Amino acid sequence: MDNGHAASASTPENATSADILSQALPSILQIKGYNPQATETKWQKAWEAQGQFRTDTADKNKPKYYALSMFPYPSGRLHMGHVRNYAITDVIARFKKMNGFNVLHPIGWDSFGLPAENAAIKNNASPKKWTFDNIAFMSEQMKRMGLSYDWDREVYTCREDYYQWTQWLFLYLYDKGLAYKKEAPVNWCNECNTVLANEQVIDGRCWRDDSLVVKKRLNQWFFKITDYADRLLENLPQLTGWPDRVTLMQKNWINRSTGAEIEFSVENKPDTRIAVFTTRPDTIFGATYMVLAPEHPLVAELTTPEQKQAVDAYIKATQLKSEIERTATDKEKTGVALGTFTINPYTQKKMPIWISDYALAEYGTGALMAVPAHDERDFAFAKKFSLPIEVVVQNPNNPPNNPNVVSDDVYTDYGTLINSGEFDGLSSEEAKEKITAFAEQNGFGQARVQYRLRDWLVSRQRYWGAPIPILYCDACGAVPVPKDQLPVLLPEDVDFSVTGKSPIETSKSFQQNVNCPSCAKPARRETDTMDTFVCSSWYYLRFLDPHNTEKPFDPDIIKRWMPVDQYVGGIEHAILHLMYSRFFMMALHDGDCLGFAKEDKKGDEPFANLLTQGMVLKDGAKMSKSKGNVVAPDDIFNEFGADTARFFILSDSPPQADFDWKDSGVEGCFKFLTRVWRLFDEYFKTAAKLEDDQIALPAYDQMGGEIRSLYQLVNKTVAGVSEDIEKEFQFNTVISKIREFVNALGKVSSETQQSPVYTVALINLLKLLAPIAPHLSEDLWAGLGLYDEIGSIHLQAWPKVDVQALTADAVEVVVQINGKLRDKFQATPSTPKEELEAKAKASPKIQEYLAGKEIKKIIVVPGKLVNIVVG
RNA sequence: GCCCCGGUGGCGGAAUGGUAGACGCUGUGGACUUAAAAUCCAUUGGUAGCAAUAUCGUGCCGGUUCAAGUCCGGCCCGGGGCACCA
Repeated sequence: MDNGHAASASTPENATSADILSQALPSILQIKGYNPQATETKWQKAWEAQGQFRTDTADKNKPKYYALSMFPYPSGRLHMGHVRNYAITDVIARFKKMNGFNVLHPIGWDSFGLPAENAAIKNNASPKKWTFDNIAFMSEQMKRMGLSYDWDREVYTCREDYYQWTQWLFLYLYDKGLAYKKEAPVNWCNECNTVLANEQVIDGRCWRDDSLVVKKRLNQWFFKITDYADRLLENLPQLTGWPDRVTLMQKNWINRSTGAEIEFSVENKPDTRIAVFTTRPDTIFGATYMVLAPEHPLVAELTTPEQKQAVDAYIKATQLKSEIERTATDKEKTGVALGTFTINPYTQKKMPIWISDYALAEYGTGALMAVPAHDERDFAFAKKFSLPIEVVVQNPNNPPNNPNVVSDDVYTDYGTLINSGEFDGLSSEEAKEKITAFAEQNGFGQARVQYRLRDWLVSRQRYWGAPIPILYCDACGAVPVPKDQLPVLLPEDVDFSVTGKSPIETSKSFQQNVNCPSCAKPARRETDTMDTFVCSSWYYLRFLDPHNTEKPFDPDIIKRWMPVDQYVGGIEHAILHLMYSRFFMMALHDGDCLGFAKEDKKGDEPFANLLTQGMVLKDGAKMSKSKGNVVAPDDIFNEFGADTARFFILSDSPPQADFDWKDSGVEGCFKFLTRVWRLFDEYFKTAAKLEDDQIALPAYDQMGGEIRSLYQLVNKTVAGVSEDIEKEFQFNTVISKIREFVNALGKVSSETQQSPVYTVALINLLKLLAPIAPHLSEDLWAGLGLYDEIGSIHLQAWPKVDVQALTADAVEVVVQINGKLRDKFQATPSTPKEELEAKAKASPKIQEYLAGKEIKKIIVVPGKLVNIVVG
C-alpha cells in the first residue's frame, strides 16, 4: 500500500534477478561452506514446484489462520520497510503453519494510483506498462526473499477482473444510499490536479506531495461513512488485538460530540430560521452574537445592502486562502457583520449575525452561537470586535458575582448557572438537559450528536483508477451502469500530454455507443475514477475467492475465513485504510454479502489483530534518497542472502519499534548463520542420516551432567521462543534466545555430541529457525536426511516442550541485606524456606554484615532470594 | 492548547515488583597466520583500588514496599495524533 510520503516513483533499471544472481560474490562469501545464494535459489524453486504454500480454503480439517501484510503499491522496487513488513508476516505465517493451522498468506498489488500516471505523463507512455513492469520486478524480489505466499491468489487492483468488483461495490453502496453526489467545499490539490479526501489532507497539505491544499466548491461523489460513525466508534473497544494508539487515533478522528441543535429566528424575517449546533446548551443565556461560515447558504439572504460590499470582499478573501492559512489556530480572528440580527430564543435579546472563517461550513450546521464568556475562540472574537460578554456559569475559583471576563482567563469548564433565568443554580450537566428539553418542548431544537468524521470523498479527476460506473442522461440524470454491464473498462486511447483535465476525457472510445439504461437515449459516462483507497479497502475479501467471475466473493468462504487473524503494516494507515476497510466490511455485512448472520458481530470487523511495524531507519533518520542513506534490499540479498536479511531485520528491535539499520549488524547476522551452518557441517562429518525426527531419548531421570543440562536448555529455549512469538511477536528476544542456544551448542563436549539429546537439540534448533531463516534451515534439514524421509521442514510440527525438563536442577539464590545484594549461593528450586534462611545466615560474608545488628525481618522467595532486614 | 506513547551503558535493546544491562553491535587485549581476512578466547556502565572489593547508577523530585527500571503523585525532555470541530 502506498504510504504517500514514500511515493516518489522510481523506475526500475533493467536488471532482473537472474542478472543479480549471476553477479560475482564478494569475498566474505568465499569462505568455505555456507553459500546462501545457491541454497536459496534451490529451495525457492523446490517450494514453488511443490506448491507448498497454496491454501485450500475449503479444507476444514485444520483451524484457519489468515495472515496478511498490507499489500504494496508497485512503486518500482522493494525498500527495507517492505522487507521488514513481509518478513514479520512471513514468520507468523510459517510459525502458524507449523503449529497446525491451515494458513492463508496471500499477496497482491495496490496498483492504481497517481505515480503510474505521473510517470506516464513524463514519458508519454502507458501507466499500465509502468505498473506491470514494476510488479514483475517487485514480485521477483519477493520471491528472492523466500516469502511463503500463495501466488495463485495474487490480485492486481488495476486489472479488470478486480476493478469490475470495485465498481460492483460502488453500485452496491449506491443502491444502499451510501454513495451519493453533492456539491460541497472540497480539498483540491493543484499538484495532483484532483480532489482529496479529508483523511488525505495532513496539516493542510496533500498527503502525497506536501503541496498546500485549497478549498473548492465542486460536485463530487461521496461514500456515506458518517452513517457508520457510531458503529465505527462503538466497536473500537472490542478491537483488543489492535494497538491502543490506533484505536485511539480512530476515536479522535471520529470525535463524537453530544449537544443540541437549536433554531434561532431572524429579526424582521419571520420565515427564516438559522440552526446552530452547540455542545454547551447550558451557556445559551450567554450567547451574544452568531457566526456563520462564509460558505453558509443563508449569507446572501441575511446581508444588508450596506454590508454587501464588505461581506463579498471577505468571502472572496477567504476563498483565496489555503486551508492551512485559514485554520491556523494562532491566527487573529477576522470577520464581518452581515447587518442583520437574530433573536436568542431564551433571552429574547437581539444578537448580531457575523460571518467568520472560524466557523466551518462542513461541521455542525455551519453556524454557531457565540458565548464569549465561556469559549476561548468566541472570547477572542468578541474582544476584537467589541461584542458583549455575558457570564452565565460561575467560576468556582472566582468570588460570586465577580465576573471572570476581566482577565483573559475564560472559564470553559462546567459550573453552576447564573444569569440564566429559571435555570439559575443548576449545574452545567443538569442545565444541558433541561435547556435542550425546553427547546424540544417549544419546537425550536433538539438533542443532537455530531461527529468530526466527514463523508468520504471518492471521486478523482484522474485516469489511472477504477472508472465510476455512472452514466449521465439528459432525461434521467445520473444513472448507475447495470451490474451485468460491468466492468466499465478504463479506455486506453488517451492522451497523457494534455493538461488541465483528466486524460480520460481525451478518449473517444470511452464515450462511444453509450446509452442510458433506462431510456436508451445517448448518455455520457462519468469520467472521474475512484480513490485508490476504495480499491484497497476490500482486497482482503477478494483474496479469499480471487478467481470468482460471478461475484466479488463467495459469502460461505468469507464466513469461514474472516476476519483476518493477523494484519501487519505501517502506522500511517491508522486512519485512512483501516477505517475505510472497517466501513466497507460493515456496509457489506448489513447487505448480507459476507455470509455472517445479521446480528453476528464478526461480520463487522475485518482485522482481528493488527501489528503496526516501526520504520526502518539508518543513522537515526528515515531512509531516503535525498539523505543518501538508502540500503537496497537486493544488495543485501546479493551479499549475504535473504535469510540474513530476514534474520537481521527481525533482530535488534521489537517489530512495533523503529529499527535502526546497521551494516555491522547485518554482517553479525551473516556470521551467526554461518556459525549455525558450521555446527551442522561438523555434525554431518560423523553422523548417519536420520530416518525421522523422533529420536529415541533416554528417560529424563537417567540423564546426567552436561546431557541433562543440554536437554533442559533445549526445552527452555523451545518454551521461551514459542512464548515470545505467541505473545506480541517479540522476534528480537526470539533471536537472542536462539543465539544463546547456539552459543551453548558450540560449547558442548564431543561426548555430548554423540548423544541423541544433541541430535534432538539440532533438530529443534532448525525448527525454531525455520520461520525466520527458511532456506538455511531447509538445507540443513535436508543435510540431516530428513527432507528425503519426511519432507520439508516447513511442513513439520513445531517442537513440543517436555515440561519436566523446564525446572533447572540448581538455582542461584541471592542474599540481600536491606534489599542490597551481598552474597549468592547454590540451591535446588525446591529447597525449603527454612533451609534457605539458615544457609543465608551461615554465610561468613553475611555474618560480617550482621555483626552487632538486630535482625528485624527475613523475607524468603524460594528458588530466588533471601532478604534480611536489619536495624 | 487537548489526547496518547516513550526516556535504561559508546549504540540497538533485555529484565511475571525480586541479581539492572540478557542478546547483539562497537571498542580493547590475546591465540592462530609470513601477513591479512576469517575463526576462536578474554574483556567492555561510571568512580576508587594491584586486587578481593566498595560505591554510585534506569530523565528529575517525592511516595508506597522487606525490595522499584517496573507501582503511585508531581515535574522536565523527546516522539506521535488531533487541532478555530462550536
